Amino acid sequence: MQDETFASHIGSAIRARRTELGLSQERFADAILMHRAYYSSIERGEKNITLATLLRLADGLGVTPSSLLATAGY
Amino acid sequence: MQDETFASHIGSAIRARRTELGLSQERFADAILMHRAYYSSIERGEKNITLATLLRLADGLGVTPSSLLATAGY
DNA sequence: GTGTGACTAAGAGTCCGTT
DNA sequence: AAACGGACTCTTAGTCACA
Repeated sequence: MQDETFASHIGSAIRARRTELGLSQERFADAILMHRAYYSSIERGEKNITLATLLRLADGLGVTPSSLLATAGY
Repeated sequence: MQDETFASHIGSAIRARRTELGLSQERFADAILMHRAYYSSIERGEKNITLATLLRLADGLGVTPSSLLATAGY
């Protein structure tokens, strides 16, 4: 994607929250019915995810999409 | 997209902010280098936009992506 | 437990025009 | 000024095998 830092920051915020919950990528990905490899690429900031995907991730992490963006600095 | 209400709510929040700025769809779309037809579909909640696009829209509207989501109820 | 490359289907995003 | 259509290109969403 064009704005790589943006996706990276979001990915880092997601990863921070997941580890805070004490979950592995695999277990969390399973919980939100997402494939582990795809989820991994999101945390690494390789994907410019859609709002629907952001909502899914935020739900699984137990936070609102807006707070997730806010903690990432946006 | 699958979660139509989500996109609709975001679209409404974007439209509210644009009209608040007194801009037409065309003028605003031009300002952020986006095609008016596509921008129109976003306001109507027909598109599941990516985070990069959300950032672009928020920048043009002079608000943060997180506050845009928050005003939409997410 | 995680990262990566390769792959396909679906949808994001662009561009033209018409109502 | 805004909605809508078709045709098009590029990327996301999703899966798999392997490191």
